[in-house]
Amino acid sequence: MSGPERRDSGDRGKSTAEKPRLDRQRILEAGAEFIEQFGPRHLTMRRLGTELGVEAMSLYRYIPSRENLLDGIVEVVIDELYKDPEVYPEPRHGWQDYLLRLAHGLRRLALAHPQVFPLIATRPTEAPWVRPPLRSLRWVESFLKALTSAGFSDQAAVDAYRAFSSFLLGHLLLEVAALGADVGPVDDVEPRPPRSTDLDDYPLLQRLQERLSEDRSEQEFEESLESLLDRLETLQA
Amino acid sequence: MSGPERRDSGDRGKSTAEKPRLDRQRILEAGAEFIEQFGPRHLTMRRLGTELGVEAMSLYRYIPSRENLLDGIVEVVIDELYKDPEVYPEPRHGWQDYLLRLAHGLRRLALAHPQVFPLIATRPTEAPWVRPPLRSLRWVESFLKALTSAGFSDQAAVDAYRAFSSFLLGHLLLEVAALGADVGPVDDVEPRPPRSTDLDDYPLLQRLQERLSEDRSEQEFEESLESLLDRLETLQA
DNA sequence: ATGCTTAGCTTACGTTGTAAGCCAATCCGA
DNA sequence: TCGGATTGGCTTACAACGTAAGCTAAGCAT
Repeated sequence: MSGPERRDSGDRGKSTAEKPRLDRQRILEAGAEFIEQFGPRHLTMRRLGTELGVEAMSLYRYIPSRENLLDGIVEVVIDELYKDPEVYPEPRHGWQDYLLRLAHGLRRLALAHPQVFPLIATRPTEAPWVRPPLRSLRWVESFLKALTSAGFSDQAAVDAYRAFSSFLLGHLLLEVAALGADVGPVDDVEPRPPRSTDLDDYPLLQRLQERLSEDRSEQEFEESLESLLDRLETLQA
Repeated sequence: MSGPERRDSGDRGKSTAEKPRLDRQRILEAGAEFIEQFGPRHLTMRRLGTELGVEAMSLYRYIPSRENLLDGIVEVVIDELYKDPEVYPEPRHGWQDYLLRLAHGLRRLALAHPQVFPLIATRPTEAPWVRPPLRSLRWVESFLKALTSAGFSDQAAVDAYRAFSSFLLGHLLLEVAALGADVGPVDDVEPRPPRSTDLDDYPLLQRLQERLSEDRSEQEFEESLESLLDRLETLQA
């Protein structure tokens, strides 16, 4: 601990100008990965630092605060929606097809990132009228364009956006929570011991416990989605 | 700061054996109130202590940890549902009436406690198959009983419970978030400056911004609820 | 050589949750 | 009446957190 050498500097030889080891994107990606592994509660600046082979304070050159870090992580993850080839940013086969693809894309996203999704769902958005989980301006614009140009009135398009948002939020949040994700973003929590609850006073729960534990997310999602689309149809011009 | 007097002890005279100043219930209620005022993020053991005129560590005689404190607060708040005279724990005028009352009761609860509701929505439940926001065993039992005795099959009742849960969760979470509640329980956040977003690239958002900012929660809630009940009707025997 | 910029490190501070132990007041059986 | 046990809140202490401030080595342009 006394020698003058600053770091063993990894690569041998001269020092092939290996550019900044850190940049915002790398940090955000590492953060997303970390959260996916350990849950948002365990993401601390120091731990993320060591994950990246760096001291905590080094992160602050690229990221102004932990809050901003979480925002960035959320952004990085939802941006994946653009890379999903099944989801078109513009409708191609009618608005129903567009909404179906969008919904399924978001569901894939949620299932691929169960620990990050609660953050997507619960972090403040960049404007009060932007609602999770479709929380990027680009997608909201895209959504509204799809509907209005399909004959929805302005009001109907807005209503549809809200109905769509709350449907997805409710369904996906519960679905990832059932996967055991830490759903409490600010204050999230450990998996929680199953606590062999005393069901003696609850005969129906006892009888239905097995059914209640079954996973029918897929069907439920499809059915609710279809029913929502049916309902939205009545809003059309 | 040297005198031997331990506390100015409030009340004059002897000290009318004013029993424990603290008890679990009192702490939980103070916690709920505190959160409603300042948001969950700002609830710390020390602050809650001073709020109660007591040192932080004193709380630990009644509450094992902060996590447990939050759980307790959630419990206290949802228990208010029992005090709502509009909501009957047993159906009285058919299952539709029961579900309507339940839904409206939960909505009133959410609107009365916008800062606590995100906790209700996102904190782990006591069994994996118990879903927020209807997260007490008693209510789940009551719900299932109402439906099965109205002719729903076991499976249909369970499906209904889930559909009902995700509907309420999505709607109410977005509604309280729009009220400016800290929706991030684990990591929640300051109100966030509206950030005068550049909408130059988003013509529709620009045109619809006013409509998007309008509050139509009431109607949306009613419409979605009705549509859900219509859908559930098809599940009946 | 000189000085500026870059990128990560060191140190330090105030705040957090909570473990451990202290101590006054009360209660209880003798 | 007493003297231990119990109760209920306090004090102290610690490790971990987010982050402000400043440092320093390396690379750059002059």
